[in-house]
Amino acid sequence: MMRLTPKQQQIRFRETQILELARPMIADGGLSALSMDAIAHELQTAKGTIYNHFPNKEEIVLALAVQALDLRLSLFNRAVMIRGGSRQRIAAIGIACEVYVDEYSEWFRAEQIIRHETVWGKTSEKRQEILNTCEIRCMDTVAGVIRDAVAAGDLEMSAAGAIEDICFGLWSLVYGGLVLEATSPSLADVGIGDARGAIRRNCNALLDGLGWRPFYEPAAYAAWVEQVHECLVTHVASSKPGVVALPGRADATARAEKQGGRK
Amino acid sequence: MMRLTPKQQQIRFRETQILELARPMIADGGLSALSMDAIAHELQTAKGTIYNHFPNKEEIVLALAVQALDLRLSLFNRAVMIRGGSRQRIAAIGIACEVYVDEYSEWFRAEQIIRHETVWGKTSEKRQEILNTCEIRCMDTVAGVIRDAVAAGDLEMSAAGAIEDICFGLWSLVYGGLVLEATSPSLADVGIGDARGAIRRNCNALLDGLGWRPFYEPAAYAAWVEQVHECLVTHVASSKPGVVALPGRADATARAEKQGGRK
DNA sequence: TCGAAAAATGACGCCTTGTCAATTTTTGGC
DNA sequence: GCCAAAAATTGACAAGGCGTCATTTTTCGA
Repeated sequence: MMRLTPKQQQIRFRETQILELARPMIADGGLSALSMDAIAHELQTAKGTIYNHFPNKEEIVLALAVQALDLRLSLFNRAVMIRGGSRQRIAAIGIACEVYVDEYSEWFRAEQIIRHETVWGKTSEKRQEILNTCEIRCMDTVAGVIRDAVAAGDLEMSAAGAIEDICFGLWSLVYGGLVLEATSPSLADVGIGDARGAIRRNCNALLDGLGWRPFYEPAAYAAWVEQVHECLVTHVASSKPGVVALPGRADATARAEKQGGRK
Repeated sequence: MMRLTPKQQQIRFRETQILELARPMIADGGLSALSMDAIAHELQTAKGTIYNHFPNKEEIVLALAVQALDLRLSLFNRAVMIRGGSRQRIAAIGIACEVYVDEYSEWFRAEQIIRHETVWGKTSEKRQEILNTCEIRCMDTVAGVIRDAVAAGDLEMSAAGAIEDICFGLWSLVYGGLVLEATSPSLADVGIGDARGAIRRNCNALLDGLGWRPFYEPAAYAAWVEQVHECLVTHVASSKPGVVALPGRADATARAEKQGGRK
């Protein structure tokens, strides 16, 4: 493998900087709050340079969404590694979703925004496929737990529907619940005080309804949530995403030089 | 109530025209595709006149979202009026959601878009409250069916959680599923061919898991879907929303029927 | 060291939204 | 029917954003 020249390192580093600057903009203002001019200004570079990295704003959102799915997948994989029965392992994935939304809320926003024909349609197929691959891998992780449950005899697949059906159901319930929690103007007004608790209880009811044993037991479940939550939050703290190491001091000098050399 | 002068009628009519023009724009391009200039041009008026009706683009989306919830509520109310057991009636609401998304997809988009802090934050409190009221009424319709089920002995409320919990669970599952169906780049790639069917099966599993009797029976359920679907589609065809008659007198009856509480 | 290739630049064209002073239309009292 | 006040309309304008591209600067391999 080729070593990176200083220039290439600089370019790579700038790419992470662009994404880091764009992330909060998108998170609290949507696509329209992502200003290419602002990023260029912040990075003390010309706008054209930013367009050298990403052909348009949408592509930046997609790049962030790919990061998002990577982070989620990492949490999923960690969650299913925790020792426990099949029912506990599927619950762990649900908890991973919660941790994901809480700890990586800015990435979650990017993931939501990329889900729009308008945005999606302006992005490159190349990166689209990367995202799809990530999504499939997330699904596969969930599907693996379901298959294990069937193999262990905790779940029968007769009338319940295909494995993908169950994945989709859990996905819908959790995703829908979290989106509603995050975006519904007045959940409290309609009587939902504890959205997270409601999502968890409903997930368990769904699993019960599918005949996934052992059935829901609040006390044992609460203890498991506690345990998994702690484990995952620790995992998050240790992985520190987005903070990419500086490419060494070469960058500082280059920057200082550039300051003087501007027209 | 005061009679409207011709001028006032003209203004009111223009308001419906603005919304009708805005609806498809928003539906297939999001907020950024809603062009005030285009609307003004299409209506052959000056842009300032449009701003006389709505202080900004976001307010137009909110107005459409209010229409959306009105339409949904109308479908919900129709659905629960169909004679049947509690389990059938709750299923009817689910079917109403499907019909809503299919028949009023443009409104559904507006409803999704208003769910963003950026958009919501720029709208007037007055209209926000109207929307909240509509949302609460929708929830109340669902909650009513649940209460009926408890009263009829089809459902026990012990460990299952509060009525609002169940509402929220169904809402999340259906909303999440429909949003994923509408916006997930490649559901087929992850193995979900029939999203609608998956949503239905999962809803039934959830209800089973809550202990809501009688339990899921595919054949009987399929027949019920057929029946309710037909009834609701007929209802949609007869109510012809969005096509507001010219401010003549013919409109009065339709409007009186549909308007529960505007102003 | 040199010349070709890669990267950076920033002014430019074209688009948007929302404002506001000036103008036209409507209304209501007589 | 008439007129003044109020309401509605108008469209030029300011502010700002995206994406382009001809030109300039930098990098890199031979």
